[in-house]
Amino acid sequence: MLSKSCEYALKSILYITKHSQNLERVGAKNISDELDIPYHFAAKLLQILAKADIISSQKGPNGGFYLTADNLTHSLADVVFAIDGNGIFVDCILGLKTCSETRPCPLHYEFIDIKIKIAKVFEDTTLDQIKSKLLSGEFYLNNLNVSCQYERKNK
Amino acid sequence: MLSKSCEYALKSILYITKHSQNLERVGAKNISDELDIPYHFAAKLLQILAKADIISSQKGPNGGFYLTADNLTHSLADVVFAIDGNGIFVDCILGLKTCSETRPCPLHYEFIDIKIKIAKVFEDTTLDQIKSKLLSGEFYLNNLNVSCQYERKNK
DNA sequence: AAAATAAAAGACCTTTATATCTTATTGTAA
DNA sequence: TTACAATAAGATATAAAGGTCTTTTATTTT
Repeated sequence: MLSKSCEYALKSILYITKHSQNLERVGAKNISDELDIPYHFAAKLLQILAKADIISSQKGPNGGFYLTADNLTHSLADVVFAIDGNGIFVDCILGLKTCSETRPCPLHYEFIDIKIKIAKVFEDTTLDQIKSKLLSGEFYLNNLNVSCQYERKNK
Repeated sequence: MLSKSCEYALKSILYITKHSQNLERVGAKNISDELDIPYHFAAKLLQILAKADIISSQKGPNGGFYLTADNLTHSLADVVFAIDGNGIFVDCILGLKTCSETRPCPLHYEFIDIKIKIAKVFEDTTLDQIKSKLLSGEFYLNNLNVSCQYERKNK
């Protein structure tokens, strides 16, 4: 559905959103540890999001990633678009380049609805909206029991 | 959304369905040419579908792939499952292994609906049902103008 | 019935894309 | 001026996609 990059980017930005009280900063290391994302992979994705002005960053001691009031107006669709492009919203389910209303594949009309619905979820969800949801404690961004698996942690 | 393998497998079986009049046989070469799928890739996928009893095959001269009355009762979900597994129907959009009703991710409830709808389309579409749709000539399985692109053809 | 042939089945290899890791640089705050 | 943390380029590993070749099986044809 989404690439691993995009899953990681969404989880990362949601984690930052959850910790975005009065411009608090979150380090890539912190995100990587908490969400079980390879450190340098997370760092690269956060760079892309920062360059696209979807999140803000600050170098140096006590630096990290954070969200301004403006950043909080972005939707999750902006994140998906920055990492994976618009393929998930528009591509033919059978991968046909020239599939369209005038030359539809046998599943074209069935999937128009589904793709619109997927786009709607991402577009209608702004970071600001999702913030309280995250602070309620009823929703989770990581797997249960990760510490019980004897996996090597990145430095 | 779907892997390339799965896209190819679906297009292939739909092509066979379209040509499944009185047990007519279609060769892998034919499928590969018509749908622009690498020959040996198509052959491999057709093998998997034949082993799973989703399609039928016949070796030797005038052999090829075809559909019995029983084969025609299969749904597209059977094809997706045989090639990609059930991930598209059940996996968490953020890739969380332990995402569930009791430990939902922030997008869990939004995507339950979407995943059910996707499953419904594939499960509700049997080959038998889609056959007349394909024979109507209003739906297409390949791209327009492929012959205009100067691409190398497989032998 | 035997030989020739057509087409699927299967093992294995190469290429390409995605994901992950290494190392170095730059900017900022204390 | 030192330590911290983002930025950046590039290398390596892993997985997906695509390709080559051989074997098996069944149907023709002689």
